[in-house]
Amino acid sequence: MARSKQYNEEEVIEKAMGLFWRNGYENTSVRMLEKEMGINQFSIYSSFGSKNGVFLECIKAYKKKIHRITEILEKSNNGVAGIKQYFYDFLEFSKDDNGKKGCLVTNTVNELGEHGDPIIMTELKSFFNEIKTLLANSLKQDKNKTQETIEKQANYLATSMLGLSLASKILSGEQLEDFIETAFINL
Amino acid sequence: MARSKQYNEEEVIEKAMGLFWRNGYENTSVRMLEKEMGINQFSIYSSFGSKNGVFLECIKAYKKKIHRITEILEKSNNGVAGIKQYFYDFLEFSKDDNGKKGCLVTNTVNELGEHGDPIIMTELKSFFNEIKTLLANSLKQDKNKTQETIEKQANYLATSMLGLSLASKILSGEQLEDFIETAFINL
DNA sequence: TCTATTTCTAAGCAAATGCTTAGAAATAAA
DNA sequence: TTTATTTCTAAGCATTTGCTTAGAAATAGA
Repeated sequence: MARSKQYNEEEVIEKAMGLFWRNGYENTSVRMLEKEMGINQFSIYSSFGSKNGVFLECIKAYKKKIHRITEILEKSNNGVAGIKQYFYDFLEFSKDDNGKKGCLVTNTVNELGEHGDPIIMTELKSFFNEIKTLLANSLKQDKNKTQETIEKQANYLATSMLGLSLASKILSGEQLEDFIETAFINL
Repeated sequence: MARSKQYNEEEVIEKAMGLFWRNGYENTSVRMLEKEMGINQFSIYSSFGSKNGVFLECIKAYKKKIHRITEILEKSNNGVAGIKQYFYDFLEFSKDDNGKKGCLVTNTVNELGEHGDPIIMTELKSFFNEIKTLLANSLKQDKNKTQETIEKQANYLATSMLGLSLASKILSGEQLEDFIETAFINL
């Protein structure tokens, strides 16, 4: 028995996510969020509690968004080739209109480090581990690899993804291709 | 014919560098710089002009500081082995008392991206290119490599360094070793 | 010792930050 | 239509931000 919200929470979070993705956490103010999300501060706080709350929802939305490409990796059954495809898929995924956004999770880990809100940091680290597990599962498809090799190569690939994410913000497409092609020579 | 400064500019920049390194640019306030550098805001502004000015000096100081390990790579004549040593040297270099600082330049590129002060961004990119050139020069010591291979592998190694820098902030020593050992199988 | 010049302390500035709130506007149910 | 309840607008809160400044303290040269 009352007025209903004039905005869709999922939609405004999608917009907020873009802003955080481009600018980082600290460089995104609540005033900027207001404009981008198209709603008043009151609505932001009543729906999400705090700037941190908005960000947490953005991380969740990001996970859903990137599921489009992690899903492909998850379903692939051609081992290392599937992982390589994931690296290329990520590059396409991280491209903005002006390019160069990297990965929201990686960006945030780098920005906030250990100083960030514990709940957010936990969410970020769990994402990283999910990806690493995904990489390990694809590696396991090669029955010649020992468990030890899989663990080592998963650490290698996970770290390489961090590098790719950061590099995607500053290097050319050609340079990024050099990286991927060389990175997969010996797996 | 006047009073002389009660602080050494090099010394206070060294302290400021540590703060920026740990916290990032935006998460370091002038008040925090005051405390860490042990001098008043007036002194900060009269010596360095602005927060940006302090940071620029910190980048320069960082370049000098890291010269300790880039010098080793520069003087090495055992090709890829020297580069691998550089990767390990970097890990030791980036370790704080509590570990996990990464690379000041990489951290800043990631944080500020294209939004950062142009002078600073230029300085950061020039550093990245210097490292890449250094890597390429070491690769050239292997006379079997073509110019094309060298360019590809330099891009590969430079991107791997970005990954290592970021990973050093969140992964264990063992995992980082996995990365390095696997990364150099490809060369 | 005197004085011109600099450095220092500490208070203060406007603007921006995250967040709150009073009251107007809207609307589902009675 | 009335009313209870919610959402909305817009002003305002204390705090922090980068930076400035007035005046006290120090000191090198006369």
